[in-house]
Amino acid sequence: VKVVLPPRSEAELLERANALAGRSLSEIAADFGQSAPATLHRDKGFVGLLLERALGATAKSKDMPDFEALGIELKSLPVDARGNPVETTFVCTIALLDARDAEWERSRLRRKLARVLWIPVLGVREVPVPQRRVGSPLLWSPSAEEDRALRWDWDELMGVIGRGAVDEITGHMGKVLQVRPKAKNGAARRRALDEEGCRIQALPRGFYLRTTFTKRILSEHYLLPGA
DNA sequence: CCGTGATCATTC
DNA sequence: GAATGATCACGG
Repeated sequence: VKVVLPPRSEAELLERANALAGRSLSEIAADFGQSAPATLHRDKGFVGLLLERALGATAKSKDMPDFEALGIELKSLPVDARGNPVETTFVCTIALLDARDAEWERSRLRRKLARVLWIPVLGVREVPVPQRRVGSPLLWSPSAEEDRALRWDWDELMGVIGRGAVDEITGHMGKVLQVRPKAKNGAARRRALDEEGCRIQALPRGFYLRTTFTKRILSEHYLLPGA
């Protein structure tokens, strides 16, 4: 069974990621003595965790970049046959109690997105998981324009949370970002503040990137096959 | 409990 | 069909 150590450089990471392109999930899983599940119903994180293993990511579930030494975050991105993202992309959870004091420059969202290795993976339900193939990687940092767009939404959404109105937020808000539930289930609760500054229990939330945003990232950096 | 990895399933 | 809100598994 193969063991992949952390990459020592960006070049080495990209080399490994390029070597995955075109391979199926079952082939990659087999390298590690695993088999790909028939469905992701009970294994929603399977693709992301497999790519972490195949590329030597280190941070696991810590609040750190996946490749700690390189400061690079890994994101698998489910796409359709034309290369268009089919799901939003989870970025990070939101510390509801700290929203008032949070600053964009040092925000968790900005740190997470500072440098991302995107790996498109076929993510349509018609194709069995084991047969789904991995696409070409893209090492990305936000352009000045993208950074501004992210900041605009972050400021608005964190502003709402900071003034104690987290429960007024819906997935409709934000042009490139969304705030949506990120929880065990609808009954999960986390400490938050209401508009009077009193402690309340709120549904845990996370930031997600809209598919229109990730689609733009992909299309700006390489032409999509068949598109 | 809170973080990570996300996709599912119902609604629009 | 796309998007929002709900949900699943696992690590520390």
